[in-house]
Order: sequence, then structure tokens, then C-alpha cells
Amino acid sequence: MATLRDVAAKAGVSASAVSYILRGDTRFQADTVARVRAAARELGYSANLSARILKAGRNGVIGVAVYALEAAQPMRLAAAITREAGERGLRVIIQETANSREGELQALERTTSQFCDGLIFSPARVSAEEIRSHIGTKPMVWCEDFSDTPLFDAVVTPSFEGARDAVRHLIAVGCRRIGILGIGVRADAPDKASSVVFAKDGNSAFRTQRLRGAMAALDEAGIAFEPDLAIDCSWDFEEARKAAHRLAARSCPGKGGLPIDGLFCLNDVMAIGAARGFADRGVRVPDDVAIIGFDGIRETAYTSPSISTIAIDYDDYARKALDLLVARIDRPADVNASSAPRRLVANYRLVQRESTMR
Amino acid sequence: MATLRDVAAKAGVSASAVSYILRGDTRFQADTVARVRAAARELGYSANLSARILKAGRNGVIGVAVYALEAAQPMRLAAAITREAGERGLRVIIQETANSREGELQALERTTSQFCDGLIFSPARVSAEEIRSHIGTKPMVWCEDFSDTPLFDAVVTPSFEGARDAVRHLIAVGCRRIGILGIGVRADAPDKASSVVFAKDGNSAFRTQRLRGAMAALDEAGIAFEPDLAIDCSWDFEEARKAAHRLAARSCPGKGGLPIDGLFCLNDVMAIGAARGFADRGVRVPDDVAIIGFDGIRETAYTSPSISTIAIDYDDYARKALDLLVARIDRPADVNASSAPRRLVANYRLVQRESTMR
DNA sequence: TTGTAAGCGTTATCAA
DNA sequence: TTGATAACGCTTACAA
Repeated sequence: MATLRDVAAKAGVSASAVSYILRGDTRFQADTVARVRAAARELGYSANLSARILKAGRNGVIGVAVYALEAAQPMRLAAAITREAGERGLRVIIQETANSREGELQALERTTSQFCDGLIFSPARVSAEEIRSHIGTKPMVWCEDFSDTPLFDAVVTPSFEGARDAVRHLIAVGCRRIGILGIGVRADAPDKASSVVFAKDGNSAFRTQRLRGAMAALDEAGIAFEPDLAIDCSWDFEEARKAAHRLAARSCPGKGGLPIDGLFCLNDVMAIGAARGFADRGVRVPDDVAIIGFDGIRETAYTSPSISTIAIDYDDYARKALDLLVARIDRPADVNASSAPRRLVANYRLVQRESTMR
Repeated sequence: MATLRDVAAKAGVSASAVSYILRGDTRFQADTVARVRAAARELGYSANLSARILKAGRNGVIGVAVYALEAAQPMRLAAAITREAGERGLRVIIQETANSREGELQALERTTSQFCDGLIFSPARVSAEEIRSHIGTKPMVWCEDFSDTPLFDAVVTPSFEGARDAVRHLIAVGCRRIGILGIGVRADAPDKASSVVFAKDGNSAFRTQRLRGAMAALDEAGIAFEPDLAIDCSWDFEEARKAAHRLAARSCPGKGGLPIDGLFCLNDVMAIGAARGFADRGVRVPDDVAIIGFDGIRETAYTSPSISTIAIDYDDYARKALDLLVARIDRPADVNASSAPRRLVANYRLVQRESTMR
């Protein structure tokens, strides 16, 4: 492939002149500029980004690490970041962490971080301090960080508010016995009945936020929170489906034998799974149980019935993440080190679909 | 971040010794090796991959370019490649091309190609010659290339065989009036009725293959191909849904007013969309129309009804793509240039689900 | 068994 | 207005 020197030789100037001119430096003579541009075009020259980041410390590439390439929500965000970055003249590369500590460390200390000006990441298995020690001064935006003493800029989902609106919506369409699917019960917690429900793993404070938002909505409607209806479930289609099977099997003195008439799922994947699980057992959605999810992944519009959800505005999320990241990338290292981390909240809206149409 | 020199200084050896030792060279004294390893660990050293590829031309990273980060099929493959590469000690980065010429060129001449030892890619808007001129001698595996005179190694989906099996299956469950959804009618083709059906865009020979496979199955069963039942449709959920609406509206002298009793969709996304479209109109799947898709994306198992499909073995696909790529990466440049491109075919199997259970 | 030195393709400093 | 030149962090002959 053509290098700077090839272009320089062809245009009859020095390599440094080519470097300057191609990056838009204006202090060269018009005909020199023209010659260089022509030579570059003819040779199909394109700057080597590895060399560029090595020397200049920047190359206009943003790295995004996601826990799974096949998970709708993180890829929705990654796609939004790619689009938004493109409009700002930045390129994006994606890497999978497989939700493992090893995968996250790989992304941090090798691949992604080394090719990029900055990272967008939602770590779950590596602490903030470790991250800092791995990436040094390289800017990072930590998605969904709710730490009290954050080390990084963050964008977060309005988990509390969104969850509250979701449950308010269920109540508004007539639900009174509302289940919550996908809570994490801490293994060492005394009992679920004490209403002390915790996230089971890593940095999933947002799960707790969603739970609290749901409980707030119940509370304001004067509906008692029934710990029995807060159902532990991993955030996964098949698990949610099985959970729905169990719910359908649970007999109850009330009507229809079903313990609930509304179900708030802490994410959309579970909502889709639960809907499928109810369909398996002849439970009608929304007639017997209304369902609402959280995230706003595309699939919620495609299922039958389609699923109501708290749709996060991922374009807004991406915009905010890039604002934060680019600000740090553009800032001189010293002032960067001394600027306090900021936390921005993404927009959202409730989308009503068939699963709560009644 | 710690560099080779930092480690060398700490261990009291030269930088080259560190480089050799950390890459497993055995000819150093045991205690030197131990000192270097210890120093590297304490400093949290990790080789800079940009520097490495710049100097050595290799860094153990594979680039995958996909047309959309939110499309199930390419991401299924990207995930499989990531896993398989991980087992071989390689890392993977992903980039989106947005199915645009500009996006594909970006991936080729900038981002992905510059950070990687090789590329896995399914270009649609850039010709083989252009690609060659952009990436030079960098190895690439072209997914779904059916060219008669290939310039690159390729892995392909068994489109003909899979499609034939799909339609054979519809026939086996009793379908006789079989629609085919998602053909591309070439704008300048004389008429569809002449059975000359072409791909509309870029390098989508696999579409033609699927169509031919379907027709072969009809043929061997003695069922005449009815051009009227070959339905043009972009490979997209909403378009397929609308196509199903139109089919449901089409009156017919036969039974139930429906012109078809089976539908082969050239990919799964359309199959899911068509199923949803039929549900919208009260057409029962599989009772009124049996549906089968192609690809084997995860979502086919999740919908209601679940969708039968030709499930491509993407793990096998990934393995084959990496075999081809790694062979070229490991080969010296000269012998590489003179080895003819190879084409491998991925495994597949038919998965029967509710949409054809009858 | 280890070190020296050149160079991968850039960018940035300084001089001309 | 332009051009040498020295890095960036690494690998790899070649010397010692």
C-alpha cells in the first residue's frame, strides 16, 4: 500500500509536507497542495492509523466493547454510536468481552484500547481502579456506572424513572397484582420477603434502580409490594419463558388461577420470553396478563403480540457518550486528569404496544 | 502504560531480550526469563499492537466487517468467528459498513484492515479488483462470493441445497401451492413470467442460488413453478409483513381465498415478518400456510409460532473462514500470491419448528 | 546467551 | 513555505 513517502516522491516534496497538507494545513502554496493531493489520489493513499496513533496518540477511532455481539440492546447502542461517530468524522470498532473478566481485560489492555482514542464500555467484572491502571490516561465512558465516587464519565439509562413509568402504565391499564421479573436476589440476603433485594452480580446497580422504580409506582398507587411476585430470573429469553411456565402453573385463590394480572420485565428480552412462555400455556396476553419490558429493542415491535416497553433513546445515549468522550480526547492531558467525571442520563419514552392494549 | 523499555530497565536487560522472552523464545537463561516475566507482570505490561503490526506486519487480530450491527445473521457469524478465533489465540474486531460503498471502503482502506492480519468480509458495493487494490496483499476471506474467477478465498452458504431442502420439506408436509418470498427481480428483465429472475443488487448471487434450489425442489415433485407466487420483497421484516398482508388480501378460486399453502422465505427475517403479517390478518400458521425460512438465526426459535428454517452451522462457517484466513496469514507472501483461491461450503441442517408442524 | 541497531509509517520540532 | 530529523514501541537481523 502507498505510504506517505510514496506520495512525497510522486509529488516531489518531502514526507512532512505531505503529512501537513493532507491533514489540511493551509500554509503551503496552492500548486504544491494540488500536486500532493493529486499524487495521493492517484496512488490511493490512505494514512496508516496504526502509525498515526503510535506517533500522535490519536487516530480518530473509538472503541466500543460489548458483552455479546448477539445481544440486541448493546448492539443497538453500538450501532447508534457508530452512526453518531460517523457524523463527527470518527470511526468505530467493536469488540466482544463475552461478559468475562478475561474478555474485559483483553478489551482494556490489548485490542480495542490500543487502536483507539477512547473507549465506550460497560464493564461488569473489572473494577474502576483496575481499569484505570490498565488504560492509563486513555479516556473512557462507562455506560451504566452508578458508583458514588465515579472515576469515569458515564451515561446511564433512566432506570428508576423508566421502571416507575412502566409500572404506572400497568396500573393505568387496570393491573393490580403486578409481577416483577428479573430481580437479582443476593445469595447471602436473609430473605426476599424483607424487600431487601439486591443485584446478584457485578456492577448491576441499574437492576436495583429498576426494581426501586417499580416499587415506587406500586407505593404511590397504594398497592402493597408482594415479595412473592418479585421473581428471580436471569436476563435471558429461555429463563423468562420458564418463569412464565411456572407462573402459569401457580394456582391461586383469585381469578383464573393466575397470581398476576400484569408483569413488568426488567428488560425486553425477558418480556419477549415471558410472552412466549404464556403463549405456550394458553395464557392470553394482554387479556389475562399485561406485559411491559424495558430497553426498546427492535424485536419488541416484531413479536406477536408486540410488546410495550420503556424505549431508551439510544441515539441520544450515543450522542451523550460521544460528547463526553470527545471532550476528554480533545482536552490536554493535564486538565483532563483534573476534570471531575460527569454523568449524563439518556432520554426515554414509553411505547405502548399490543401487550398492554386493554 | 508500560513499554518494552520499562520492562527491560526493570529487569536489567535489553529491550530485545524482553521482546524475545515474552514471545516465548527459549534460548535465554532461566533466571533472565524469570526476571523479565516478573518485571512484565509487576508493570502490567502488554505489548502495543499498533507498534507490533507496524513493525512485524502481524499482531494476531482479525477484522470482521458486517453490513449492520443490528442484523441477526451477520452478527451470529461475527460472534462465531470471535469465539473460534479466541480458541486459536486470535482477537477479533468488528466494524460496520452500513451496506454502503463508502462504509465498505472505510473498512478496507482504513480502520479494520489497518489494525489486522486479515479480514473477513462480505462486500456488496465494491468489486474484487478494487478490494485487491485497496488491501494489497493483506489476506481476506470473502463470505458468499460466487464469482467464477474468484480473487479471494471464500466460504459460502449452501444456498442451493438448503433452499431445495426447505421446499422439499414444505412439500413433505403437504404444501402444493408454494410461494417464494424475497426474490429480486432485475429492473431490466423482460418479465417475471419467463422465470428469469435475477438479483437486483450487488453481489447477491446467493439469492439466485436459493431461488434455483427452490425451483429444483418444485420440479422434482412435478409442481409447476408459478411466477405469480414468486414475490419480490426486500430482505426486511416490515416489507415481508406487508407482503403477507397483500397475500392474505389476494382472493383466489381455491380454498380459503389464499393463493398459497406454503411459503419459503429466502431468509429468516422475512419469515418472521411474514408470520407476523399473516397473524395480523387472521391467517393461521401453519394451518393455513406453512412457513420456512433460511439462515437459522436465534429469533426463529423465539417467535410465536416458532419458525422452521434451514439452519446454517455458523460455527462451522467460522471455522472454515479462519482456516482459510490463517493459512494465508501464515504463508510467506510469495507463495501466498501464487496459491489459487479456495471456496468452502458451510454445513447446514433443516430445523423443523411450529411453522411447519402439520 | 545477550545486546546493538535499523526501520515499520507516521507526526512534530526545528531549522533553512 | 518547505525539509531534515527524531521519536512513537515494537521486531529482527546481525554482532558480540
